[in-house]
Amino acid sequence: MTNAEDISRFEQQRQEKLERIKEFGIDPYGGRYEEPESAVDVKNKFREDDQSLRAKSAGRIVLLRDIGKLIFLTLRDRSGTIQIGLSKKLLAEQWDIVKLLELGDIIGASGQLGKTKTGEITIWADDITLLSKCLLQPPEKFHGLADVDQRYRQRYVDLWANPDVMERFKIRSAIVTTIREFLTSEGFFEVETPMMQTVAGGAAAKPFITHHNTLDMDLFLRIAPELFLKRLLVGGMEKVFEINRNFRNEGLSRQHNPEFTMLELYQAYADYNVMMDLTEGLISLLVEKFCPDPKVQFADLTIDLSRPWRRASYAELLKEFGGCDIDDIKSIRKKARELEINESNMDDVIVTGEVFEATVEDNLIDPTFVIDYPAPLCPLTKRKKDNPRYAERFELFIGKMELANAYTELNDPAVQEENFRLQLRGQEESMATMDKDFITALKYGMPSAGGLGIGIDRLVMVLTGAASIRDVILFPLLRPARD
RNA sequence: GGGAGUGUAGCUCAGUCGGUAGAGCAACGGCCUUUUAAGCCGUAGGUCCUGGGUUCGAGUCCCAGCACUCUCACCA
Repeated sequence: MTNAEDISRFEQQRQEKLERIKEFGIDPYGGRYEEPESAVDVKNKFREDDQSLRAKSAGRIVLLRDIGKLIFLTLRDRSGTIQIGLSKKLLAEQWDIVKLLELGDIIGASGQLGKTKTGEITIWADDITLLSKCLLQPPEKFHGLADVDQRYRQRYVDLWANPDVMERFKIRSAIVTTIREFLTSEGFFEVETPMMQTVAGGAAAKPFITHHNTLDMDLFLRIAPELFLKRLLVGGMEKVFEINRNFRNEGLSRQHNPEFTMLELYQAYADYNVMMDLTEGLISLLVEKFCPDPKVQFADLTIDLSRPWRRASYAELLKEFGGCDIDDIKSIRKKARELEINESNMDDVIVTGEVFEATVEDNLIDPTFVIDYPAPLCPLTKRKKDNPRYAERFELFIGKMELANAYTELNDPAVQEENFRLQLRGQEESMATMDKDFITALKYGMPSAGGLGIGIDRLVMVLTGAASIRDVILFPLLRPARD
């Protein structure tokens, strides 16, 4: 790019136009342009009975129709598009410069607001300001940018070449804002906890490792904020939440990006039933606000997000879709062999988990709370009082994806320490270590609490019908492009 | 990491049986004061992802590599 030989013919042509613009004494990169109105506002203020109104817009030229002494531009800004009419009569003095405008340039235009013969609201410009010259050829106007790779690598082009992409990220932003407003109005307190941790806890996942030079120590990018947020429960923050990134050093897929955004919240004196109501209420609020129809299209699925959502126990679903009784380990192992799961070296509870994943999860299309997981799968969860083999935990599935995970938080330091020990057994080769300070915190006394985690990216996928997590993350991780 | 697919002009895509590379849009030149993916006439534009191989001859067939997509594995 920096090499003269590498500059394309198109870029050279545009560069030459830029030089000609400079010769007219015009700064091709503009500066402050005062108070442009949004395209939508301009269209809204148009009145058939008042042709004297003026309007002022700024944006990128996405379409250009040159009729000779008359040019129509379609300008795109944050709100939409507005047509600008440029006539030689009105712009006689600027006409040489007007003729140099091309697709992709960012301009400001002001003039009288009117309508064309065909009824398009148009700013008939009597003044044009070049605000930024576009030196590279924009994508094709009709099909937009379609190459998936390039769309992710050059999101800055994708966003204005494909309006539905912009729209999706606007909705994502509005979803996050709504979640914040909802939680804040419910009395939750927003915090930020460490992204760089000396012990990567709160989940079972491979962490990324980084290094602090001055302290000469390795640090982990967090895999979950859980253990820090619970420390805040100990500190007396009774309703607390964080919306932030987690990092997991694992494979990529349509549902997995190495960094992803998680909402985690904790509420003292609550339990997982309270979390279930909160989850259903919060997501339903978002559905109401952002989905025109509670029946949404997601990939090849139609999902009905209407309430109430099904609540079914782990054992019940295993029976329904796997055909196995959770207490009949022989039949579960038989089923595992049918599913070609190599069960011989697995613990009972692991085999059960595998069979559950293989038989149940693909059937969980409409929102389903899977409740009461086998306790050994839940080291941070309080067990059920009436049946300690199970833990007070649920996962919410929508569209075959795990969207949320919640439980009644374990607050007994002795049980927690024992669970950590069991979890670490046989994982000596992994990075996992005991978070002793967390045990210390629990010893000071943590109120019993409900805790909830919601994967924001996946939630946005469902609410906006995006089949891939890469479509809801502005800059998903890719290998670097070759030169 | 395994399997399948894709990679051709700036962009979106064709390219038959192996025989000198095609279209639309964009660009460049010309005409045009009410267009809507404006229109009409003309011009130019190619490392067919990269490197090998087979062949008289490869965009096309074979091998290897790279990137992306899907899928499986991994994944509380």
